[in-house]
Parts: sequence; structure tokens; C-alpha cells
Amino acid sequence: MITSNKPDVGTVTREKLLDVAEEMFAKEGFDDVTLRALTTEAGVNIAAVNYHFRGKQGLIDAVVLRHIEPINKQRRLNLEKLKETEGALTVSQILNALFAPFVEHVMRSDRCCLLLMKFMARICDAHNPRIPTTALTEMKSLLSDYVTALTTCLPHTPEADVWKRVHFTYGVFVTTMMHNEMLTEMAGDRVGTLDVKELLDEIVEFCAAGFTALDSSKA
Amino acid sequence: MITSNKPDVGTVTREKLLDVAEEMFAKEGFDDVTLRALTTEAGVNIAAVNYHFRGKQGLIDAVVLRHIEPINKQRRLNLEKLKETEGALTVSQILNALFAPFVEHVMRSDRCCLLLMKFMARICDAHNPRIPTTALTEMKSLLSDYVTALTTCLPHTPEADVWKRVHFTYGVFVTTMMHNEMLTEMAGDRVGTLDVKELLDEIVEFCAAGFTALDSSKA
DNA sequence: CTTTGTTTCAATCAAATGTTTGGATCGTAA
DNA sequence: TTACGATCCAAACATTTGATTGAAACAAAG
Repeated sequence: MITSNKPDVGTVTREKLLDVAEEMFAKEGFDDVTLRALTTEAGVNIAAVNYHFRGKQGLIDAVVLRHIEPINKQRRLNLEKLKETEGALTVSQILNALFAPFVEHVMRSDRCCLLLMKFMARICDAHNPRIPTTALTEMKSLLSDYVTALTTCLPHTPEADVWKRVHFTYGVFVTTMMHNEMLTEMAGDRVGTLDVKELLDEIVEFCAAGFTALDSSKA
Repeated sequence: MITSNKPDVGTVTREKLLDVAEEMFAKEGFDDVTLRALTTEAGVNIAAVNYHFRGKQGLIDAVVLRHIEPINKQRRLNLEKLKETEGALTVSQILNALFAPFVEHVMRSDRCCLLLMKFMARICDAHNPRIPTTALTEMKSLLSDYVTALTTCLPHTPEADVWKRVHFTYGVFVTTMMHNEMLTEMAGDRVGTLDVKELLDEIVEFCAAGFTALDSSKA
């Protein structure tokens, strides 16, 4: 045996870095967080980032994949399960299969909901060069399958237009997650008690209406 | 007389800076464009930025306000004109009054449509500290008036929920404008021939359906 | 105790960036 | 021409940032 028997020796600073990075990246974005601010907040020497993650990008990769992978796995599962059900699917069902894993992941975490939402929204910015490419290709392939499913239940909408509408929906989702503090402000008396599940249902209903309305208007 | 009688003497580098800045900011964002890259592209000395605009932020302010002000002015006009019409307004009418000035401004410009769309999308990122505050307060006040108008034609939706849906719509609009190159890719054979007016109509129809569906489901 | 591998730390490095400076250049008016 | 204000420019400056280094601290094994 070379290393110690206590499994978490030496991994405490690594975990600390991941947690603090996640929080600060969510609040300020990947580029606006300096390694100095991050390591100071974590109570860790700045060289630890290079030691444990081979640099800033490595830290970003680690903290991003930690969240995005289980969510996308569940999304695949949901779609498979949905395909097995008999009868025609509704747009709402499919959109829900796509977004519910996100909500479940957020609520399962012991972390502040609003912060995690914001972090996930930053991950969804597919044009940010800091997002690891492995996450992007997986996301693209996943969306492709969802578009196929959506096309089958929108008889009058060509697939190219379904893509466009998925893009619209994606816009609603990301912007809402990113600027969620505006929603808590609007909630009035129930400040801070933003129900993520409820919010997702509203988004799904809003977008599903858009899908079906444009489909029937082409009939 | 102190200065020359030719009105555009000495303003050529100023204009050049504004034009190049607009294009590069659109493509890469405010922070990712360095003054060196910008002035090199413009064929101008780097000190010109400080001389003409008192620094990078001053340049950003100038190029942002140059576009946002005429659009918001037209938006106010449209809403006033709409209020004067008899009978109840539709959600589509109001959303159109909000977005049409943007399209008209883009098409009136001699600049590349897609670039200008992207630039405007960046301006709409209200949380970017580089966006001049004067533009933000105007936008907030403007949106408030539009929400009031929307509330009157959605009898079952409380104003707080109208705000939420406006937020959704804003998300569709901004994301679509920002990542418009994805849409041209999807267009297939008609690559590059993205019709901005047509695209806006689709967005309005998509979102209007979401507004009315959620209103009637509460009836 | 000595050795070995892992982890931490203060200090330093190299590159990039916005800003500033002091003088040169140019056009115009007296 | 001369004087003057506006404009331009090469060079330098101060700061920040991610990365690196070499030694120290530590724990476990021999």
C-alpha cells in the first residue's frame, strides 16, 4: 500500500475548491472569477488549483461535468421510457422529460437552489469556450433525439421548424434560470420561496402552447 | 472661429472606431475585445480610444446608445399609437409594437443583419456591468408600460405573472438574436437568407400563444 | 530514524490589458 | 510666416492574471 487508508486525506482541499468554484462561477461567471479570489475564499493556496486540476480550465471542467453528466443521463432515460408508452405523446410530456431532470437535480442538492440554477444556466451557454466540448457534443446529440420525438407529434411542422422552436424554448429556460433573482423579486410577498418545480411547469406550459399553436396554424 | 469649417475633420477616426467596435463587440463581446485588437483592426492608434471616448467604457457607451436610443423611442411611439386605437388589443399587437422597432432598425442599417442582431442581443443583457445605466433605466420604464398594456388584455392573469411571461418572451428574443447563426444553419438551402421580419413574426406568434394559453387555462 | 511520496506554500514569472504621457503632425486663422 | 488648437502616435506604466518553481511540511512505510 502506498497511500494512506483514510480515503479522504488530501482530497479536502480538492473538494473545497470544487464547492467554492461552483458558487463563485454561478454568481460571477467563469471569466470574472480570478484564481486569487477563488483560492482566498476557499482558504487555500493558489497553487492548489494547478496541483489538483492542472489549471483554471481543468477546475471548470471538473465542476461542470460534476453536474451536467447525471442530468443528461436522466434525460436519456426519460426519453427512452416515454417512447415505450403507448399512444401519441404530447409536447408537454416531451418537454417535461427534458427539463424535469434538471429540477430534480437542483432539489436533490443540498446547495442553494437559486445559485445552482444560475450555474446550470451558465453551463448551457454553448458558445462559451470554457464549457468542455465533451459536454457540448453530448448535449447536441441529446437534443437531436428530443427534436425527433417532438417532430412525430407535430404533424404539420417540418423538423427544421421544430429545431427553431426548441431553440426558443431553450432561450426561455436559460434566461429564466440565469436571472432567477428577478423572479423572486416579482413574487412579491413570497420572496425567496421560489418553487423551482412550479416554475418549470410554467415554462413547459408556455412553450408547449407555442409549439402546438404554430403547428395547428399550419394545418 | 476656432475649429475648421469642414464638419467632419477629425471625426473620421472617431467614426471608424465606433464602426469597428460595434462589429467586434457583436462577434466577441465587450470584455473579449481588447483595445489593441480593436485599434489595430481600425487602423488607428490605441491612444485614440482615450482621446475620443475617455476609455473603453466610454466607447462602449457611445456605440450602445447609438443603437438603443432610436429603438426605444419608436417603442414608446408604437405603444402610444396602439393605446389610441379603439377596441381591445391583442397580445400579438402589443408584442409586435415592442419588437418591430428592433427589426426596422436592423433592416434600415446598411450593416450586416446578423451582426447587428447579435450586437443588440448583447445590449439586452441587463446584467452586464458594461451596459450604460441610462439605457437600463429607460428599458425598465419602457417594459413597465408594456406590461401594464398586456395586463389589460389578459383578464385572468395577475400582473406579476405577466411580468414573468414577458421575461420568458425576452428570453426567446435575446437568445434567438444572439445565436442567430444556428438558425441560418438550420434553414438548409436558404442559408444566409434569414428573413429577420419573418423570424420576429414567429417569435411573436410563439410567445403570444404562451400568453393566451396560460390566461385561458386560469379562467 | 530514514526514506519516500504527497500535499502545501510563499515567491516569482511572463504575458496581457487599459491607461497615460510628451512630443510630433497637421490644418487653420491671424 | 507664425501661432495655436486639435489630432495622432510611439513608448512606457501600473496592474492584473494564470501559471510555475523550489523548498518546506506532513504522513506512512521500511
